[in-house]
Amino acid sequence: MKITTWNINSVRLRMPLLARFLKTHAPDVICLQETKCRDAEFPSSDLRALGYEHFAIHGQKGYHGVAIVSKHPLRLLDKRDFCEAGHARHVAVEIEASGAPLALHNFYVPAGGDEPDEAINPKFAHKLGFLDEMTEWIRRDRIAEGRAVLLGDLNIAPLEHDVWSHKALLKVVSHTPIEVEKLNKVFAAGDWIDSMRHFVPPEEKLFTWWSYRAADWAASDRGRRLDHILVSKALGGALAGLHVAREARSWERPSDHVPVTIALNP
DNA sequence: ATGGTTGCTTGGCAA
Repeated sequence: MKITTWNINSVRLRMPLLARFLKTHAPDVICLQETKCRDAEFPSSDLRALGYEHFAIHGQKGYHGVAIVSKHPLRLLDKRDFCEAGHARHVAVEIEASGAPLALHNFYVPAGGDEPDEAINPKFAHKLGFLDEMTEWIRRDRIAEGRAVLLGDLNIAPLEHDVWSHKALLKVVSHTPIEVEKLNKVFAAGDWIDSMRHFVPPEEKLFTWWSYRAADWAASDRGRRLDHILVSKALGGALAGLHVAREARSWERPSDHVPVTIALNP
């Protein structure tokens, strides 16, 4: 069972790239963020033609938007509006995986704006509040009990080697100590396994995002690991592989994020 | 220290 997360940055614009990825890697399920379209505008028929016939879509016009696209039947579990902001940033399903149901939570955590100060930047306050609410919800609703996966664009790079320069990014939104602390609380609330770091040691650089603003993203390689796949303890023994599709960053008109895939054993 | 790009839309936001 292969599960992918990808911040696609407009699913309509990027449909040819999505098709290319699905044909090459053929995950069972792909979780998208920043689809940037209403549910009725989602390219379902293109995806059906590729063998992905099952959908859970939580979209909105122009901004945000998440979706789960699958070869296998899905049962919609939830579309939560964290912080009651009216943003489409979460969708959850149950899916049959290796003979037993698995809960899959797809997140697009707020980016948080430019200024890492709650007092003057409401977007940063929203990001921190969103993370607090995630922590509380994981505990209260026992989200990580049993077979569960929490993934998506969490917009935080928690480890030193999740960014190109720890020192240079300490005051840059996505890597500030307060954000890292809040994300670590999300991790601890479910006792989640960081599946990417299960396969790649923490002293090794690991990125999933490179800014559009770099003159040559590959040469400078100033990336960050903003996308994550967390699995519950019950799935720890099933972790079988990781693939970060770095090549997708060099495709024509790419997303600034690349697909991340984990494989789970039967 | 600053500015750099992209997407959704055509005026600036959000990232």
